[in-house]
Order: sequence, then structure tokens, then C-alpha cells
Amino acid sequence: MAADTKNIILDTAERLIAEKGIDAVSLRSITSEASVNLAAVHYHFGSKEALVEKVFERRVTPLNSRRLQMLTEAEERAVGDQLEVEDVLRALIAPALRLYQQEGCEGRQFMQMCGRIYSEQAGYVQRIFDKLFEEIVARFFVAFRRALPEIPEADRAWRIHFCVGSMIHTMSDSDRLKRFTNGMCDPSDTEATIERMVQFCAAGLRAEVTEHEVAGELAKTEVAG
Amino acid sequence: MAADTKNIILDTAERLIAEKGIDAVSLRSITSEASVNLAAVHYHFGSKEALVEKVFERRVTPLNSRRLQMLTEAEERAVGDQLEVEDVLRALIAPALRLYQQEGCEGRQFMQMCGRIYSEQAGYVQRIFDKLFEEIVARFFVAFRRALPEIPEADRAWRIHFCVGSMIHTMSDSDRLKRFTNGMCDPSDTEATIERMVQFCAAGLRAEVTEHEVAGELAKTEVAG
DNA sequence: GCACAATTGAAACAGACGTTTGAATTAGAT
DNA sequence: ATCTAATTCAAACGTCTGTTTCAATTGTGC
Repeated sequence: MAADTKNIILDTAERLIAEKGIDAVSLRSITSEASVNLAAVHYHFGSKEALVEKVFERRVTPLNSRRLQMLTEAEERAVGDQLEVEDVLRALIAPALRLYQQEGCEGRQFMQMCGRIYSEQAGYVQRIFDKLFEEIVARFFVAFRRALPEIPEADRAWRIHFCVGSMIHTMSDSDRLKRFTNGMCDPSDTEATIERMVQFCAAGLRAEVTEHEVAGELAKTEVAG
Repeated sequence: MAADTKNIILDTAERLIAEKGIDAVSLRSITSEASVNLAAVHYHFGSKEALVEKVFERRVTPLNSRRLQMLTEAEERAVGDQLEVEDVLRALIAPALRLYQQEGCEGRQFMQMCGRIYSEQAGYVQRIFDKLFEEIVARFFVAFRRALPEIPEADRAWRIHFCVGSMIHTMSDSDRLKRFTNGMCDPSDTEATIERMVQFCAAGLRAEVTEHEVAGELAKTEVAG
């Protein structure tokens, strides 16, 4: 049946891309692993690029839906009250890290892939991701502004950037941490990892903003502390 | 002269790899850009893999030397006294981010490349990086333990992991932040970025460790705070 | 059972890749 | 000037890539 072939290709492509990266996976390795004909890829998807897009879309869309849902719930819980940074962070982080132990090991592989691919150089991958995450970024920036109104705009943006970095690195590379700490840090304990990260990021986001001097040829700035 | 050809290849390879990634850059694109013969790569380096290794080694070795130097200075300043987290973080972060405005735009490109390549999938790239950063990781883990003795071992390791994630993401992808904030966050203001990051990471590292319940089938842990 | 569309199949396409070869050229020492 | 070693050069090697083609097969409505 048609749907089967299509899904088998998607599943196999996802697994192989997660293991080796987009460039290192050929259509032939996908189709032979999936036991389908090479031409099936172009029949069902049109091109390798389109296949890759579908692979990501299939996972990222529900992931981001869950994020928005958690964020909306947190916002509704906080009407007239203060929106807690921890809740915003949890909405951003938890759905992603929970992929780790979802649906066999596919979710985990996809999570690692996402982290790795996020800063991919290839132009069309950038485009795919920018499109998939546009809404998320905008919504969370607003939420963080509401949760941290006392932090200057630029500092808050930078700190969100740092948080995203921690998240991506944890998604893609926490196995290396486990290896390096001889198993002491175990990324498979998902909920604990989430809470550790929420703690870390919340403290970083809330840190007191101390003025710093501007480097280089610019004059020292004198700003009230 | 021999040295010239070799260095021209290294420079060109670095620039192109930084722009497009290792896999996307062919030896032919490197040699034609550098106006040298294709076979020169194999004559001077032996293989593409060996060339890539030299490209990284040439930059990473002095970068890590500077890190160790700054760390040693901080440690010596703190004999008999407390080692400040901020100083350890600065030793880790500053030499890397300062590549941004070093030596034309080459340093910047290399910095971005490093961040991107760090979580590369290809086996030999992993090996190159593990080797280049082995000493650094060990030394900084010790330093952070000294600066943060009150943080439990596992939490500290996780938090260092988060810091590294922030750093790598900032190295590779802060241009996207600038684009997204309409220029409000400017990564070219290197020293300010360093201080922002030091602030963020220091607060995250120092955050109070609140016990969290272990998820899944494991029983709740009861640990003294 | 027939016709028609949807799907699969095997084979080939042109182009790019890393690597190798062996002759031509250049540089340095005697 | 001559010999020798280092370096450069053009050309080809075999292999892999994404894509296309067209015949064979399968499923579906009548």
C-alpha cells in the first residue's frame, strides 16, 4: 500500500539521519534499509530535500504544539498573577527532552538529531527550521518578557539565547556528558534533567544585571548600577 | 615555496569549511579557490581527513593554551582564597568569543565553525575534537569543583554541561539572534557578550540545589539538602 | 473481466567526489 | 652547469550521489 511505503521511508530516513546526519545518508542507504525501491523516494516526496523537510515536520509540529499548549496553560494559570519563569522554561524544555524516552528509541534519536541539525550550515535546512520555529520563538519571547519585566530587553534576549543553547546542547550531546562522568550524569532520567535545566536557566535569567564596560575603542560607559 | 602552498590550502579550507561545513566542501572547491593543484592536498596532507584535522589543530591549540593560561592565573590569584566562578568562566569563554573580532574575519568564521562542528556526527571529527579538548575538560572540571565545592558533584557536572551549551550556541549561532532582535543583540560587542554570558552562567552554576523527584519507576529519593 | 490509474521495479543518466599516477617543472647543493 | 630531491601539473581511476526514464506490476471502480 502507498501509505506504508511512504511511512517506512520516513521512519528509516529519520533513523539514519539521526545516526549519521543528513549529508552522510544517501537515498540508496535509506531505500535499501527500508526495502523499497530507490525511485519510491522521488515518487512519494519529489526530492531528497522534500523528504528531509517531511521528516522534521512530522516530529516538530506536534512537539511545538505541546510547547504552546503548556505555555498557554501556564499563562492562564497566572492571569492577574505573576507568570513564573520556571513555568515558561518548562513549557519550552520539557516537551523536547521528553522525546528522549518516547516511542522506543526513535524519539531519542530524533531529539539528538534536532539538536545537531539546528545549527546546520546547508541553506535549505536553515529555511526548514526557521519556518518550523518562527511561531514558537515569537510566543516565548513575549512570555519571557511578561515573566521577567525587570530585565532589560537586550539582556533578556541574550539570556533566552543562552537557555536555548543549553537545551540544544543537552538534546544533542548529553551522552558525551554521561560518558565523561562515568555514568554519574544520566540523561535517561528525563524529568530530573528537565528540572536541573529549569533551575539553571531560571537562575541565569533572573541574575542581577550588572553593568559592564564596553570593550575595544569605545569609551567606558558610566551607568548607574 | 612549499610552506606557502600548504598555508594557502589551510587558510582556504578553513574559510570554506566555516562557511559551508566539512561535508559540503570538496577538495576541488578548496584547491580551485586557492589556485593550487588538486593533488597538492594529498601531497602536503595525505588526505582530506588529515587536512581537516590540521585546520582545527592550528586554531584550537593556541585557543586552549590561552584558556589554560587564564585559568592558571586565576588559580594563582586565589591561593588560600576562594576561586571565583566568574574567573573560571571567563577563562573558558573569553578566549573563544574573542576570536570573533580577531585577524580580519577569519577568527570569527573559525569560531562559528567550531560551534557548528562540535556536535558533528562523523566519527573522525568526534575523534579530532575529543583529543583536542581532553585536557581542557579535565582541568576545568577540577577548577569548577574548587570554585563551587558546595554544589553536589552531579549537579555541578550538569551545570557545566549547560554552560558549554550556551557557549557553543553563542559561538555558532548568535548571528541568528541579532537578526531576530533586529540588531538589538550585537555579537560583535565581544566583551559585553562575554560578561553577559559569565553573569548568566555564574548565576546558573550557583543556583540553590532544590531536590527534585526522580521520574519513572524509580522511587523518590530523600536526600539531605 | 476490463480499463484505468496508482504504484513499484530495474536500469541508466550525468555529475561530483576523494584518491592515485606518472610526467613536467622547480629549487638547492655540489 | 649538473645532479638530486621537492614540488607541481594534467589526467584519469573507481565509486558514489540525486535524479530520470520507462516498462512491469498492482490496486480500484465499473
